[in-house]
Amino acid sequence: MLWRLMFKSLTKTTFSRATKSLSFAALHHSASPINFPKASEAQNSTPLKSNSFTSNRTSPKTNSLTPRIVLATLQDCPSDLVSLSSFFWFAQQPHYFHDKPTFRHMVSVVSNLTQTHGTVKGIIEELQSVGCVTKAQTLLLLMRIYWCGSMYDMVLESFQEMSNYGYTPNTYARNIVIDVLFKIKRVDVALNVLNETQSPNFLSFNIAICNLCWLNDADNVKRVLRCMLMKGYYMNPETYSLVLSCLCKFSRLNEALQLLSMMMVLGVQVSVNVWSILIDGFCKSGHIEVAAYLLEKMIEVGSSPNIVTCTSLIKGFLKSHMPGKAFEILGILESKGCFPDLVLCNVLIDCLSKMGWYEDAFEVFSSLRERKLIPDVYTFSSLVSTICLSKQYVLLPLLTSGLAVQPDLVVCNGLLSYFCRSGYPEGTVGFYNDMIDRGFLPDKYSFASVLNALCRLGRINEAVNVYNGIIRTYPDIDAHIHTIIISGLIKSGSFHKAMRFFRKSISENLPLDVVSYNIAIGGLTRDGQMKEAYDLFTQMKKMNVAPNKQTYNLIVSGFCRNRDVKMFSHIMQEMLDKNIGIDGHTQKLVKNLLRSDTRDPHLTVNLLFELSKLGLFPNEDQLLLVNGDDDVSVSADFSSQTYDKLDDIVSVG
DNA sequence: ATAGGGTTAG
Repeated sequence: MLWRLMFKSLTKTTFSRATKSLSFAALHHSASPINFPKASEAQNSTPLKSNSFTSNRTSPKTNSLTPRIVLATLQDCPSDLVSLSSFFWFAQQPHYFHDKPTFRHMVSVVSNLTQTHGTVKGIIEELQSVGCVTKAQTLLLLMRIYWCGSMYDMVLESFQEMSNYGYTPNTYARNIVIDVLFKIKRVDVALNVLNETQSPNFLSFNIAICNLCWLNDADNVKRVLRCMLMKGYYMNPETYSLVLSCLCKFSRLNEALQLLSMMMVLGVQVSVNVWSILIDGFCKSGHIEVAAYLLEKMIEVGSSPNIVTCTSLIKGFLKSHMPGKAFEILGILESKGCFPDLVLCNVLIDCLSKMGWYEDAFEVFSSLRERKLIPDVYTFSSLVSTICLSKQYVLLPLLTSGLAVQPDLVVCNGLLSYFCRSGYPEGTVGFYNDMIDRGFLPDKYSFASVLNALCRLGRINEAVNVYNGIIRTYPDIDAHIHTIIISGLIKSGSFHKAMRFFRKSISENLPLDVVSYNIAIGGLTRDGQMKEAYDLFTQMKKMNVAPNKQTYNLIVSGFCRNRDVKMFSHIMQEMLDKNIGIDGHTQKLVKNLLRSDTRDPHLTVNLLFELSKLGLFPNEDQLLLVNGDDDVSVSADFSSQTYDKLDDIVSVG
């Protein structure tokens, strides 16, 4: 109902009134702490008004301590210092361990204290002045608070203070330092600390392995793994999963397979989730055949694929244009009495629509109700994308009426793009402002849409201003954003400005990709500036941006239009070498040049000659047959018609 | 109960 309201009318006032009822507001409260009962309300409350708790007082009944009472008490402390010393006191109670929310609360307490007192030593002295005795445990807890708050320099400082106070940091403290050193990318130092740790435990290795996986440092992962095994720590199934998923995440699939072999050789039970991780890894990198092979192997060793395994495979087969296989797996799944869950339905909606099977995607969406599945943000985003791809924009309010999904940033981004694509860029700008008002932190997707909308509205200067603001604030923005501005400038007729902008982007080493270059090259070729276009083409290769089919076709058709047979032939040779075909538009241009009634018969002969040197042979139906892509094919011989045509042309010449 | 599988931009 909320969404129906939203799309009923899109005038500014109704729009914002409608979105207010979207309960966006609730979204911002979801992260706030729930109101816990205060310690004073709880039975056997722990008296903490004074800081004399280190003295011999009546021991409170600690079995009544619960994290929520502790947190409430800490939140209630009159000062940060009291809060911190209370936190230490609680930690000393037998069998009591602080939970994550409490640590998170202490992060703000301790960062205040750090601001006030400057150093860890300063805080310790302050604690001592109120009677809190410094122990190794105190410093370790401080380390853990800083660690929890990602205040890495302070973690290291606390660690240093441990030694200064004459304590020998235990393995736990060293593990934290190892993690922090990895997080600040001091890999060698981290590995040294690990090596010098007297009695490393399972976690020491686990932390190192996990971080190294994140840093894509598989060589060191192997080194640490070997070290771990030598120290007598056998990896547990979780560690195998961890390493495998890290390897798969970075597409190091051969190593993942090696690890699988190792597991099998060592007789480690290969769990369904390990198989799922591997299968998903191969699906994601497009090696569906290996994924299918793994599925066979898995079944062979007596493991049964579950819905997760199947979801990866179904997605993989659909993305590899093998719907038959995908539905086969879906059928097997259903025959086992296992029916699609929400994730699988979301995958189906997404994949089917990307294949152009919009009706089927909509049907999956409609089937959710009878499956008793409640659509979520993924469903919504996929559905918006389906509607955009199918260009059936009117369906959005129809399909989503009564759908009460709490929008997240991705949903909002989907809608931003929906407004623009459906021909309502004003909606994008309005919705964007509304999002910001409601506290959403826009990301690169949001920026992309709003810049695109401003360009389409002809508000190009505004777009450039917003763009400049974005790149000032977010230095690591990707190619999409730059491309939108370049394209916007070209489309608005500011061709030279666009080119200045593009060259400036190159000189500033901004991350331009093949699409950015294609937009610029397209602008230049349409303007007849083939020399400049070719320069950019050379430049992109120098910058290691591989030209794609579109780039080659832009260049080759540009030379064709400029009647530059030599360059045309040169590029065509390159395309043949790379097995890149020419598109319909280029074919048409070549066809025109090959017409016998051309005004320049010599050019035509030249072109035919060049084409024949390349092994390309025109015939009547399809004037150009090229080795390579689907829109062109190979011909081994000159057709007789070609000779006739050549005769015609020569005789005319 | 949990992992493992899902969405958005030029």
